[in-house]
Amino acid sequence: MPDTGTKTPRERYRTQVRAEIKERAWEQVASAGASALSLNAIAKQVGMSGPALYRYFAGRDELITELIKDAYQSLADTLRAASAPPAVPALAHALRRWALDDPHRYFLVYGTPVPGYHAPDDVTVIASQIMATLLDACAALPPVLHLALTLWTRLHGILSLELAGHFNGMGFDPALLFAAELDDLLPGTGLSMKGIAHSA
Amino acid sequence: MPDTGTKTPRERYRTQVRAEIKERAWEQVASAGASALSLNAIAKQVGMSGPALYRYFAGRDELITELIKDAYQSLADTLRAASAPPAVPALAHALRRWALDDPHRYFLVYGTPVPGYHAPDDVTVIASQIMATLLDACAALPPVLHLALTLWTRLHGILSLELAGHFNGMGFDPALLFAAELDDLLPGTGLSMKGIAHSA
DNA sequence: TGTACATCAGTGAACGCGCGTTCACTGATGTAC
DNA sequence: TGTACATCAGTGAACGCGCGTTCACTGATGTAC
Repeated sequence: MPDTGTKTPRERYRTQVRAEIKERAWEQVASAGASALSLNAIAKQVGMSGPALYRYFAGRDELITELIKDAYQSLADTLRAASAPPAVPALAHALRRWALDDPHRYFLVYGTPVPGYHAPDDVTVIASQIMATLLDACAALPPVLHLALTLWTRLHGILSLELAGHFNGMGFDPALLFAAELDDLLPGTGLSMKGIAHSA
Repeated sequence: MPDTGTKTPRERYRTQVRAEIKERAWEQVASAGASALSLNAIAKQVGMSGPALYRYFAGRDELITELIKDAYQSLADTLRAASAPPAVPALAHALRRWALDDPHRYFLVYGTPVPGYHAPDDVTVIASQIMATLLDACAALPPVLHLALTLWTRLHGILSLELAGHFNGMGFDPALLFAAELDDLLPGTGLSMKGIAHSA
């Protein structure tokens, strides 16, 4: 009967290995996308052989689900932290920073949906948390819902095209486009410049 | 020495089979995405066995490249046709219609980039044709480049989120959001309503 | 403290699968005389 | 018109690959007395 609060050495080891597996999984996602994620390859990197992973994850699907959930949660936390107190420009630049930090992680959340994959309920819950943060940030400016939605779609439009490389060779700085959209949404507040300074 | 203009029966047959292969390939892309495209499965659907496909395509990569090129070309043609004479709302609604008609085709062009895949030059050429059409449509309204870019990113933002199902269960019509963005970009022209009527 | 047992992380072999691709070959279609 | 040859679409077997996953097993770590 172990102390529920204290962790046994085995439990600590377990969570540590689990974390390392996920870390290697992220590296694979970052370099080749989620669909190329291979259990055997991960196992090799972690230094153990294939079947051992099944001590830590029920299978490939559970691992991917875990990554997606982590990505959502990370985004939700990042936005909430950046937007406390609620502030649209800070939120927007936190979003951009988060996207640029790891493009594949962004695509895991907002990219082309994986065929045949259905998000579990947890993810839906977190997704609405993100939306709630968005709404909070826009709360000062009516009509709230429409503004929040517009903010979301406009920023995503730029980010997804930027991350996918569709602006390459077009001779302009995507950051300026991003800033211009923010300015357009919040005319005259001057807040967007503050946001840019933040991200520099 | 065959007439260069007239096609021999064999040539006609060849192009016909090639077309059918591509058709089946599109069905696969539409149902499971590009990364799930399988030569053997296509061959089975066409009614011949795997290796036979190599009479028509050098390999899987060439087939995918062909599909991507076709998608780009189809979009370029659609936009050019819709925007003659140049008109932003018509172009926008043609884009939306084209996207909704076949979401996976849209994702093939603007979705998460396929890891390790590099677009051939042809595609880059067509991509700039699309951009040119966009610029034409915006030509009447300075500053042209910025408006065209903004149009592009805003519409893509809505479309990609809509197609990926991120608006599901949020209780509003994406078409209205789309129309609102158009209205915002072209204030007071009243043209966007015309565009909506077009797409209805 | 030491001994007996239970737990569980990790291994290695194996299964079945579908993939892209090659190769030697058959058989039908087209061409030349 | 018929005969001899060339072209080429399509087949079936095979190769090698890596995948996810299962299974019986070893060996170390932890627990109970």
